[in-house]
Amino acid sequence: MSKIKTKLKNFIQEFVKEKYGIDHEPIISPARDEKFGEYSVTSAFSLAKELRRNPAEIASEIAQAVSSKFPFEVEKVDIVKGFVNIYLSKPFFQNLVKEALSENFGRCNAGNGLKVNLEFVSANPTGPLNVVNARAAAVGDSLRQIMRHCGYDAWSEYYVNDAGGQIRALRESVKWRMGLRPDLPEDGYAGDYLIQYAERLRDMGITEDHEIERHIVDMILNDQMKTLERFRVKFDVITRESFIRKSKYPKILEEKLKAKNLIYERDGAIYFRATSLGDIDEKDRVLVRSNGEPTYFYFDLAYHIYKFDRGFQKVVDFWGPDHHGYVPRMKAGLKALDLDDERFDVKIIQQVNIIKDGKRIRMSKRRGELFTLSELLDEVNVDAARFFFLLRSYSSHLDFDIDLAREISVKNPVYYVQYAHARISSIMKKAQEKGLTADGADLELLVTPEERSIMREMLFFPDVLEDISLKLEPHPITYYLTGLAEKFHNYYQKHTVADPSNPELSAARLTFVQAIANVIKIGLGLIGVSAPEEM
RNA sequence: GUCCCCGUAGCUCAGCAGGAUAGAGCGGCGGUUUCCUAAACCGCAGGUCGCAGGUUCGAAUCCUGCCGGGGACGCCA
Repeated sequence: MSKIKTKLKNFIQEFVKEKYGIDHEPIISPARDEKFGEYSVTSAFSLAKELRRNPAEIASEIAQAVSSKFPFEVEKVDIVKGFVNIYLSKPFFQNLVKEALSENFGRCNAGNGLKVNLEFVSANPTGPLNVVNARAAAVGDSLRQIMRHCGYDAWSEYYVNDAGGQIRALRESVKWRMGLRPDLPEDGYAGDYLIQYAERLRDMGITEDHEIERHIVDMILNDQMKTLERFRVKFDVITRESFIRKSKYPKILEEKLKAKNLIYERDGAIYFRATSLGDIDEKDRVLVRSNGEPTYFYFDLAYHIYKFDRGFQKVVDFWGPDHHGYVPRMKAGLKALDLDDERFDVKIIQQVNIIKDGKRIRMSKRRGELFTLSELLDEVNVDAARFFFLLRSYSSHLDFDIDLAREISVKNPVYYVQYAHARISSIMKKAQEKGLTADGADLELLVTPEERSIMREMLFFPDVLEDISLKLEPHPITYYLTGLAEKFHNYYQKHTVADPSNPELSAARLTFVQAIANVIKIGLGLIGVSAPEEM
């Protein structure tokens, strides 16, 4: 949150407490229109009810208090129909432009160092990454960076399910591709991608089951990581299920559940008594099958104990749409371990439909029908793909039209934003050629409505980032950047920045556009998109 | 049957921690360049926010029901 917004909020809260004796959380939002100033406060409405007084009177009292408290920052405070509208001052904005020149612009301590674990992608090591994985990667990685910018200690984590039935199925499938068995097993993976791995395994002379398993998983995981790197996504931590299985955590889990009387045996299997938790709509789930083999759920719970054991105060999992039915189970399990919603959260990344040649492709790894992340990156550049995935909320289904993506080069709004940055770089270069410099700029010369409007937009940058961290939804940043770029393009059209006949004004404007470029660069950087000097 | 997501402009979607006149991109129509990048800018047209109730000073936003579309519901992972 911007410093001024924090100050305003804290002050109003204290003021209300002192004056009216009411605990009240003020809602301070960007004014919907420039003519209403920068920030609007709606406190008068809610207080009017409690105090049984006219909202206009209360608004006026708040307004007066605010304007006398912040003589430097606040130019005036207006009251319109009960809204308290705060207009910030010129000196304040001049100061803001200076701050916006720093690479730390937008940083704040909203997260207060909270240690957060973000687990995303976590694709099974049974094949290449698909487009939902790509979406999750774009979302998770951007969140990690934005949250760090907002003072969270955010870590990204990738979980590798390198054990269990699916790995057996993978091994048997690759053996079929190696010619070591006559047919593809029923639950096998039919995708062509296994052919190249089979060849490599054959060349390595590997035939033993255990060795095949180990190598195929490593090869696929390695390729996944390479693709993710190409997508500019790196993980802080990679955890393997096989590690969890061998660790102390399954035992710890068992003991904890036993101590709470939350497990029982039926038909030779061991169940988790989810129904006893009451408020979660969930049935009892198997932890250990009657054949003695623990379920995925069992190790997943153990894995989450491990996460919290590493000191994370909040753990967020981003899962694909096929896992949504699994959410209540995990929530119930973690609640049983006293880890409720405040500390453990699951977000579902909704499906991505690939449209190719005008029709939808149904994707199934097992059937071998895929559209992979690396194929996507062969067709669309990384900047465009990263930006594209953040153009809409991940909670909504996304139609990704490959044919459109191919020709998206000019239409994709990412270029619109990048172009603003490139244009500014060009201005700076040209200015230098003309002997103009930003040195010793007098920012008081920035008086046009367009300049004011852009400064106002800069003001909201930290607010947008904080909101993203809070809601764990990164897509508003693309809308923010597009809006800022739009305002710049408009400004560019109307006003000359580098004008040799007016070096003083040019210095001020050069400083100003540099600040704009910097905000764009920071914003794009946070979502893994480059800010080119030229286009 | 139970659960999840979606329904806002011709199309794809923002907005949904309730606030003031509902926005963007694309598409359509019409303009702008001897001038710092036209990958740009400006203007116009286009909406009963799926429907019906409810809560509220105030509802696209919250609640209930219904309709329509997509998806998930294993001793798979």
